[in-house]
Amino acid sequence: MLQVAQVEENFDLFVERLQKRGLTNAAEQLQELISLDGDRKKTQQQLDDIKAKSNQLAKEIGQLFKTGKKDEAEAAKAQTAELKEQSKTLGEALTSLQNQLLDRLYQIPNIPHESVPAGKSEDDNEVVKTVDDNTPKLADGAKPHWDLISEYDIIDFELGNKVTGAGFPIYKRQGARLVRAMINYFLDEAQKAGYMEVQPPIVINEDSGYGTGQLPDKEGQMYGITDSNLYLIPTAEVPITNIYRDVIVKEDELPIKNAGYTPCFRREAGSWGAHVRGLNRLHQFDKVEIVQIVHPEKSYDVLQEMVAHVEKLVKNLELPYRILRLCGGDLGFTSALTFDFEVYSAAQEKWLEVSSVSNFETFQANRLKLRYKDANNKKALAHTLNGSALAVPRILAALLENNQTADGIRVPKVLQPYTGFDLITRP
RNA sequence: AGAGGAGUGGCAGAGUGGUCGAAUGCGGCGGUCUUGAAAACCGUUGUACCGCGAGGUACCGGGGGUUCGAAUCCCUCCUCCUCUGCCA
Repeated sequence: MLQVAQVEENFDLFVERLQKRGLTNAAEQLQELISLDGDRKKTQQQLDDIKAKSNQLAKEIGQLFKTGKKDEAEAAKAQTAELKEQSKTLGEALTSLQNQLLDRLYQIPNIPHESVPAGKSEDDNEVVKTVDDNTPKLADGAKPHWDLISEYDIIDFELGNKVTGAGFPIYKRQGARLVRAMINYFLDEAQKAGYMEVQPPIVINEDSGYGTGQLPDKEGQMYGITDSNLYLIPTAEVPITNIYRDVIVKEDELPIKNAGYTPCFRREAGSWGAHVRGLNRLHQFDKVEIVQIVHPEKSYDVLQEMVAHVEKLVKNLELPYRILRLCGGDLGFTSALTFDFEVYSAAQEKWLEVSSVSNFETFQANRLKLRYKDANNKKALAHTLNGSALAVPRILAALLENNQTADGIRVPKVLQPYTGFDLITRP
């Protein structure tokens, strides 16, 4: 959520940056914010004055009663009625203005970083780096992962359909082992990189949804538990970052680095066709997430550090990959700068997004009221960042396709200590 | 899940309708004393919003209500503790 004071101070810059997202009416939207906030201040001032008068009067009445001047007290009481009426009216006006302001703020996305290219869709993302020396030359008759999955009997989509529904596969045999291996490998790497492992709830309340920005904008993306006002998490970012909601940390406690594994649940409403085939898009999937809370001056260095961490993972998995700088149109609502990682899935000849690493600057921290206190006890909003490290199913898809051989599917070296086998074999 | 109890400043803990943003203790910060430290003593020590400032307003788990006036009374929700039940 933007800070109105910042908007006023950097009006032209913010407008220009928001236009990179394709927000053509950015100027009007920001102007509206400022004028609403102006009204809010004015109304609050008036209300405060009325309340000051009421408080004063109430004190006097108390004194009069104490000293036995009943008649005077009753007379003074009569004066309060009008003040009360005004206070009620102004109070309602203020609440309404505050709500309008919040509504607006909730609807305006984060200001893109200066390096974000303008653009409408994923086609306009900037390819920062492509490392494709691991791209395999597949033999004729190489199969897409969904065919390999049935051939090797490692995931059962039909069973998942039966037990839950489409998009909830059941991993089994070496498939289940491989998923568990990846999770452990990713967590171990995160720990080596200095992240503290946490295992958060996978169900969150409304406040948490607002804190990281899933609510109100993306309500349709989450599964709701409507009888208790809770949601299944779409990513571990939500519970892990919300640990620090309403928290003031000491400056020397930064950076805070947490990592956690959770299943993630996404409704993916309206998804259909080839890109939901097999493991390409699921309603439930496993992911290890890394989260950092840092000093504002350090956040872009940390973003690079996190990108490097993810890059190491895909490299170690021996997958061809590329790194994209997301354009304004593809940038997430809450993010200022995002790098996506895609791995090449050689049989379906597609790049699959497996990680998204973002700097949210103060956008989340402002909603979360997540601040740090410096040596002089000055408080300021911290910066938050997170990244997938990594999402499992698409990595699995690429591994299956790229590593298929006549004898079976080769398991990358780094995972072998975790799987206990180096080849996925037919049943 | 049922019955009972409780939620107050960083922590502990008073306050049951009127100068209460809130006693007191601990902790923190500054100072005196000391070669240094401890002890002792003195002072200071919540957050947010509005205002150039003086200052004002709000906050005693959250929300709503009664009242001229609410930490204090009422309703509701949440959380914690104890007992009973259930369960991995």
